[in-house]
Amino acid sequence: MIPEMEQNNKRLIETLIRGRDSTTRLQDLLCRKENLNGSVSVEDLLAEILGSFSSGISMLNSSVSSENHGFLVEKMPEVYSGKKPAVKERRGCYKRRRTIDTSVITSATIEDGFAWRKYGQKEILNSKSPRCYFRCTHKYVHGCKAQKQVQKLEDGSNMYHITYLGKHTCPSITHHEVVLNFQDFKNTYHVSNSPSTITNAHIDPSVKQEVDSKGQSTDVSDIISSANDENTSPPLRWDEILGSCHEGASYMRFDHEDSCASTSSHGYMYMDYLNNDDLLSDGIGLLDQNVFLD
DNA sequence: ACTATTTGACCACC
DNA sequence: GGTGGTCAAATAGT
Repeated sequence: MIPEMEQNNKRLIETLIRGRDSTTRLQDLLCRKENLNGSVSVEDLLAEILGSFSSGISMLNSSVSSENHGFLVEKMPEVYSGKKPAVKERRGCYKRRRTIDTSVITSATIEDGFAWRKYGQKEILNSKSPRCYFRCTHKYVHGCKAQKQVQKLEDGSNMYHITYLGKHTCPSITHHEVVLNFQDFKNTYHVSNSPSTITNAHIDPSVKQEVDSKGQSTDVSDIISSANDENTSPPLRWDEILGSCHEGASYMRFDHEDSCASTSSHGYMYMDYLNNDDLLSDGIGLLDQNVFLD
Protein backbone atom coordinates (compact mmCIF):
# COMPACT_ATOMS: atom_id res chain seq x y z
CA MET A 1 0.00 0.00 0.00
CA ILE A 2 1.14 3.55 -0.63
CA PRO A 3 2.53 4.98 2.62
CA GLU A 4 0.38 8.10 2.39
CA MET A 5 -2.74 6.02 1.89
CA GLU A 6 -1.79 3.82 4.78
CA GLN A 7 -1.27 6.88 6.93
CA ASN A 8 -4.70 8.18 6.02
CA ASN A 9 -6.26 4.85 6.83
CA LYS A 10 -4.59 4.78 10.19
CA ARG A 11 -5.87 8.26 10.91
CA LEU A 12 -9.34 7.14 9.91
CA ILE A 13 -9.10 4.17 12.22
CA GLU A 14 -8.08 6.45 15.04
CA THR A 15 -11.05 8.70 14.27
CA LEU A 16 -13.41 5.74 14.27
CA ILE A 17 -11.98 4.48 17.54
CA ARG A 18 -12.41 7.91 19.08
CA GLY A 19 -15.98 8.05 17.87
CA ARG A 20 -16.70 4.62 19.23
CA ASP A 21 -15.27 5.51 22.60
CA SER A 22 -17.30 8.69 22.72
CA THR A 23 -20.43 6.76 21.84
CA THR A 24 -19.65 4.34 24.64
CA ARG A 25 -19.49 7.20 27.08
CA LEU A 26 -22.73 8.58 25.71
CA GLN A 27 -24.27 5.16 26.10
CA ASP A 28 -23.25 5.04 29.73
CA LEU A 29 -24.85 8.40 30.36
CA LEU A 30 -28.07 7.71 28.55
CA CYS A 31 -28.54 4.26 29.94
CA ARG A 32 -28.87 5.72 33.40
CA LYS A 33 -31.95 7.58 32.23
CA GLU A 34 -33.64 4.26 31.59
CA ASN A 35 -35.65 4.92 28.50
CA LEU A 36 -37.87 7.47 30.11
CA ASN A 37 -40.45 8.04 27.43
CA GLY A 38 -39.55 6.03 24.44
CA SER A 39 -40.88 3.04 22.71
CA VAL A 40 -37.56 3.20 20.94
CA SER A 41 -34.60 2.11 22.97
CA VAL A 42 -31.83 4.64 22.98
CA GLU A 43 -29.56 1.85 24.14
CA ASP A 44 -30.36 -0.13 21.05
CA LEU A 45 -29.61 2.79 18.81
CA LEU A 46 -26.32 3.39 20.52
CA ALA A 47 -25.47 -0.26 20.36
CA GLU A 48 -26.14 -0.09 16.64
CA ILE A 49 -23.78 2.82 16.25
CA LEU A 50 -21.14 1.06 18.27
CA GLY A 51 -21.54 -2.01 16.16
CA SER A 52 -21.04 -0.01 13.00
CA PHE A 53 -17.89 1.55 14.36
CA SER A 54 -16.54 -1.77 15.51
CA SER A 55 -17.16 -3.41 12.17
CA GLY A 56 -15.59 -0.54 10.28
CA ILE A 57 -12.55 -0.46 12.50
CA SER A 58 -12.10 -4.16 12.25
CA MET A 59 -12.33 -4.15 8.47
CA LEU A 60 -10.01 -1.21 8.12
CA ASN A 61 -7.54 -2.77 10.49
CA SER A 62 -7.40 -5.95 8.49
CA SER A 63 -7.13 -3.93 5.32
CA VAL A 64 -4.30 -1.72 6.53
CA SER A 65 -2.33 -4.59 7.91
CA SER A 66 -2.59 -6.55 4.72
CA GLU A 67 0.32 -6.54 2.35
CA ASN A 68 -2.08 -7.14 -0.46
CA HIS A 69 -3.99 -3.96 -0.16
CA GLY A 70 -7.01 -5.17 1.61
CA PHE A 71 -9.64 -6.98 -0.31
CA LEU A 72 -7.88 -7.29 -3.59
CA VAL A 73 -5.70 -10.34 -3.26
CA GLU A 74 -5.96 -13.34 -1.08
CA LYS A 75 -4.05 -16.51 -0.72
CA MET A 76 -6.19 -19.49 -0.04
CA PRO A 77 -5.12 -22.99 0.72
CA GLU A 78 -5.15 -25.15 -2.34
CA VAL A 79 -7.23 -27.69 -0.57
CA TYR A 80 -10.26 -25.45 -0.54
CA SER A 81 -11.20 -24.62 -4.05
CA GLY A 82 -14.80 -23.67 -3.39
CA LYS A 83 -15.84 -25.70 -6.40
CA LYS A 84 -18.80 -27.94 -6.24
CA PRO A 85 -18.21 -31.66 -6.26
CA ALA A 86 -18.18 -33.08 -9.74
CA VAL A 87 -20.62 -35.83 -8.94
CA LYS A 88 -23.43 -36.03 -6.48
CA GLU A 89 -21.84 -38.92 -4.64
CA ARG A 90 -19.01 -36.59 -3.66
CA ARG A 91 -21.38 -34.29 -1.79
CA GLY A 92 -19.74 -32.90 1.29
CA CYS A 93 -16.34 -34.14 0.21
CA TYR A 94 -14.12 -31.18 0.91
CA LYS A 95 -11.15 -30.18 2.93
CA ARG A 96 -11.47 -27.94 5.93
CA ARG A 97 -9.56 -24.74 5.91
CA ARG A 98 -6.97 -24.57 8.57
CA THR A 99 -4.79 -21.65 7.66
CA ILE A 100 -7.01 -18.88 6.43
CA ASP A 101 -7.07 -15.17 6.98
CA THR A 102 -9.54 -14.65 9.79
CA SER A 103 -10.63 -11.77 11.96
CA VAL A 104 -13.04 -11.81 14.84
CA ILE A 105 -15.21 -9.02 16.11
CA THR A 106 -18.03 -8.59 18.57
CA SER A 107 -20.76 -6.40 17.23
CA ALA A 108 -24.28 -5.32 18.07
CA THR A 109 -25.28 -5.89 14.49
CA ILE A 110 -24.50 -8.41 11.82
CA GLU A 111 -24.68 -5.71 9.18
CA ASP A 112 -21.32 -4.72 7.76
CA GLY A 113 -22.15 -3.29 4.37
CA PHE A 114 -21.31 -6.40 2.40
CA ALA A 115 -23.70 -8.67 0.62
CA TRP A 116 -23.90 -12.09 2.25
CA ARG A 117 -25.85 -15.22 1.58
CA LYS A 118 -26.58 -17.63 4.35
CA TYR A 119 -25.65 -21.19 3.46
CA GLY A 120 -25.90 -23.01 6.72
CA GLN A 121 -26.80 -22.99 10.37
CA LYS A 122 -25.51 -25.29 13.04
CA GLU A 123 -26.29 -25.95 16.66
CA ILE A 124 -23.04 -25.65 18.58
CA LEU A 125 -22.23 -27.77 21.57
CA ASN A 126 -22.67 -25.98 24.91
CA SER A 127 -24.10 -22.99 23.14
CA LYS A 128 -27.71 -21.88 23.23
CA SER A 129 -27.50 -19.93 20.02
CA PRO A 130 -26.87 -21.57 16.69
CA ARG A 131 -23.97 -20.53 14.52
CA CYS A 132 -24.91 -19.16 11.13
CA TYR A 133 -22.70 -19.47 8.08
CA PHE A 134 -22.56 -16.86 5.36
CA ARG A 135 -20.67 -16.59 2.11
CA CYS A 136 -20.29 -13.63 -0.18
CA THR A 137 -23.25 -13.23 -2.53
CA HIS A 138 -20.74 -12.88 -5.38
CA LYS A 139 -19.01 -16.19 -4.67
CA TYR A 140 -19.95 -17.78 -7.95
CA VAL A 141 -20.21 -14.61 -10.02
CA HIS A 142 -16.83 -13.15 -9.14
CA GLY A 143 -15.23 -16.00 -7.27
CA CYS A 144 -15.23 -14.03 -4.06
CA LYS A 145 -14.20 -16.30 -1.22
CA ALA A 146 -15.19 -14.15 1.73
CA GLN A 147 -17.18 -15.90 4.41
CA LYS A 148 -18.37 -15.08 7.86
CA GLN A 149 -19.78 -16.93 10.81
CA VAL A 150 -22.22 -15.28 13.16
CA GLN A 151 -23.20 -16.41 16.60
CA LYS A 152 -25.20 -14.52 19.14
CA LEU A 153 -23.54 -14.03 22.50
CA GLU A 154 -25.24 -15.64 25.44
CA ASP A 155 -24.70 -12.85 27.91
CA GLY A 156 -27.99 -11.21 27.06
CA SER A 157 -26.31 -8.21 25.51
CA ASN A 158 -27.77 -8.69 22.04
CA MET A 159 -24.27 -8.73 20.69
CA TYR A 160 -22.97 -11.02 18.00
CA HIS A 161 -19.69 -12.78 17.70
CA ILE A 162 -18.67 -12.48 14.06
CA THR A 163 -15.79 -14.33 12.48
CA TYR A 164 -14.67 -13.23 9.04
CA LEU A 165 -12.84 -15.80 6.93
CA GLY A 166 -11.03 -14.63 3.86
CA LYS A 167 -11.40 -11.31 2.17
CA HIS A 168 -13.67 -9.94 -0.48
CA THR A 169 -12.25 -10.20 -3.95
CA CYS A 170 -15.38 -9.31 -5.85
CA PRO A 171 -15.04 -6.20 -8.07
CA SER A 172 -17.95 -4.36 -6.50
CA ILE A 173 -16.13 -4.30 -3.21
CA THR A 174 -13.14 -2.04 -2.98
CA HIS A 175 -10.80 -1.02 -0.27
CA HIS A 176 -12.61 2.28 -0.06
CA GLU A 177 -15.98 0.71 0.46
CA VAL A 178 -15.92 1.04 4.20
CA VAL A 179 -14.74 4.61 4.01
CA LEU A 180 -17.46 5.46 1.54
CA ASN A 181 -20.07 3.77 3.64
CA PHE A 182 -18.89 5.80 6.53
CA GLN A 183 -18.95 8.94 4.44
CA ASP A 184 -22.43 8.21 3.22
CA PHE A 185 -23.45 7.65 6.81
CA LYS A 186 -21.86 10.91 7.83
CA ASN A 187 -23.15 12.99 4.97
CA THR A 188 -26.73 12.06 5.62
CA TYR A 189 -26.85 12.20 9.35
CA HIS A 190 -28.70 14.59 11.51
CA VAL A 191 -30.24 14.58 14.94
CA SER A 192 -33.78 15.45 15.75
CA ASN A 193 -35.70 15.94 18.94
CA SER A 194 -38.89 14.63 17.45
CA PRO A 195 -40.37 11.48 18.88
CA SER A 196 -40.70 8.71 16.43
CA THR A 197 -40.69 5.01 15.97
CA ILE A 198 -37.97 3.14 14.28
CA THR A 199 -38.67 1.73 10.90
CA ASN A 200 -36.49 0.12 8.37
CA ALA A 201 -35.05 1.76 5.31
CA HIS A 202 -32.45 0.89 2.77
CA ILE A 203 -30.38 3.07 0.59
CA ASP A 204 -31.12 2.55 -3.05
CA PRO A 205 -28.39 0.19 -4.26
CA SER A 206 -28.04 2.03 -7.53
CA VAL A 207 -27.49 5.27 -5.69
CA LYS A 208 -24.93 3.62 -3.50
CA GLN A 209 -23.21 2.15 -6.49
CA GLU A 210 -22.98 5.54 -8.09
CA VAL A 211 -21.50 7.07 -4.98
CA ASP A 212 -18.96 4.27 -4.90
CA SER A 213 -17.98 4.81 -8.48
CA LYS A 214 -17.10 8.39 -7.79
CA GLY A 215 -14.41 7.25 -5.43
CA GLN A 216 -14.32 10.61 -3.81
CA SER A 217 -13.33 11.29 -0.28
CA THR A 218 -13.93 14.21 1.99
CA ASP A 219 -12.79 15.16 5.43
CA VAL A 220 -14.63 13.31 8.15
CA SER A 221 -15.06 16.50 10.05
CA ASP A 222 -16.99 18.20 7.26
CA ILE A 223 -20.16 19.93 8.13
CA ILE A 224 -23.02 17.50 8.13
CA SER A 225 -25.74 18.33 5.70
CA SER A 226 -29.15 18.71 7.11
CA ALA A 227 -32.26 17.68 5.26
CA ASN A 228 -34.56 19.23 7.75
CA ASP A 229 -38.14 18.83 8.64
CA GLU A 230 -39.99 21.24 10.81
CA ASN A 231 -38.66 19.78 14.04
CA THR A 232 -35.07 19.38 13.08
CA SER A 233 -32.31 20.68 15.26
CA PRO A 234 -29.68 22.97 13.82
CA PRO A 235 -27.08 21.22 11.72
CA LEU A 236 -24.51 19.42 13.77
CA ARG A 237 -21.01 18.46 13.00
CA TRP A 238 -20.13 14.82 12.93
CA ASP A 239 -17.61 15.23 15.72
CA GLU A 240 -20.19 17.12 17.73
CA ILE A 241 -22.63 14.27 17.51
CA LEU A 242 -20.26 11.50 18.43
CA GLY A 243 -17.54 13.39 20.22
CA SER A 244 -19.76 14.81 22.88
CA CYS A 245 -23.16 14.24 24.37
CA HIS A 246 -25.93 16.04 22.55
CA GLU A 247 -28.44 16.67 25.27
CA GLY A 248 -32.01 16.26 24.19
CA ALA A 249 -31.38 14.15 21.17
CA SER A 250 -34.01 11.49 21.50
CA TYR A 251 -33.37 9.55 18.37
CA MET A 252 -31.16 9.52 15.36
CA ARG A 253 -32.31 9.60 11.83
CA PHE A 254 -30.79 9.31 8.42
CA ASP A 255 -31.82 11.22 5.38
CA HIS A 256 -30.28 10.18 2.16
CA GLU A 257 -29.87 12.81 -0.50
CA ASP A 258 -27.83 11.89 -3.45
CA SER A 259 -26.00 14.78 -4.97
CA CYS A 260 -25.03 12.87 -8.08
CA ALA A 261 -28.35 11.40 -9.06
CA SER A 262 -31.72 13.00 -8.88
CA THR A 263 -32.87 10.61 -6.25
CA SER A 264 -33.33 10.97 -2.57
CA SER A 265 -34.57 8.86 0.24
CA HIS A 266 -34.83 9.03 3.95
CA GLY A 267 -35.54 6.83 6.88
CA TYR A 268 -33.73 4.88 9.54
CA MET A 269 -30.93 2.68 8.46
CA TYR A 270 -30.66 -0.85 9.78
CA MET A 271 -32.37 0.11 12.98
CA ASP A 272 -34.67 -2.85 13.25
CA TYR A 273 -31.95 -5.41 13.67
CA LEU A 274 -31.37 -4.98 17.31
CA ASN A 275 -34.78 -5.60 18.74
CA ASN A 276 -35.18 -8.91 17.05
CA ASP A 277 -34.02 -11.63 19.38
CA ASP A 278 -35.03 -14.29 16.96
CA LEU A 279 -32.84 -13.19 14.11
CA LEU A 280 -30.39 -16.00 14.46
CA SER A 281 -32.81 -18.81 14.98
CA ASP A 282 -35.18 -17.55 12.34
CA GLY A 283 -32.48 -16.87 9.84
CA ILE A 284 -30.37 -13.79 9.69
CA GLY A 285 -30.32 -14.12 5.96
CA LEU A 286 -33.87 -12.85 5.87
CA LEU A 287 -32.46 -9.40 6.31
CA ASP A 288 -32.00 -7.44 3.17
CA GLN A 289 -28.28 -7.26 2.87
CA ASN A 290 -28.09 -7.25 -0.87
CA VAL A 291 -26.63 -3.83 -1.05
CA PHE A 292 -24.50 -4.25 -4.11
CA LEU A 293 -25.40 -4.88 -7.67
CA ASP A 294 -23.81 -7.53 -9.77
C1' DA B 1 -39.59 -18.45 -13.01
C1' DC B 2 -36.02 -17.10 -10.43
C1' DT B 3 -33.57 -16.31 -6.16
C1' DA B 4 -32.81 -16.87 -1.28
C1' DT B 5 -33.27 -19.56 2.93
C1' DT B 6 -33.88 -23.73 5.65
C1' DT B 7 -32.39 -27.95 7.20
C1' DG B 8 -30.96 -32.75 7.19
C1' DA B 9 -27.12 -35.26 5.54
C1' DC B 10 -22.41 -35.84 4.51
C1' DC B 11 -17.59 -35.71 5.61
C1' DA B 12 -12.98 -33.89 7.56
C1' DC B 13 -10.73 -33.17 11.65
C1' DC B 14 -9.69 -34.02 16.43
C1' DG C 1 -17.19 -41.31 17.62
C1' DG C 2 -18.19 -36.40 18.40
C1' DT C 3 -18.16 -31.95 16.56
C1' DG C 4 -18.27 -28.45 13.26
C1' DG C 5 -18.26 -26.85 8.26
C1' DT C 6 -20.42 -27.47 3.95
C1' DC C 7 -23.58 -29.25 0.49
C1' DA C 8 -27.80 -29.49 -1.82
C1' DA C 9 -32.79 -30.74 -2.01
C1' DA C 10 -36.86 -28.81 -0.38
C1' DT C 11 -39.23 -24.86 0.66
C1' DA C 12 -40.36 -19.97 0.82
C1' DG C 13 -40.35 -15.46 -1.06
C1' DT C 14 -40.60 -12.07 -4.81
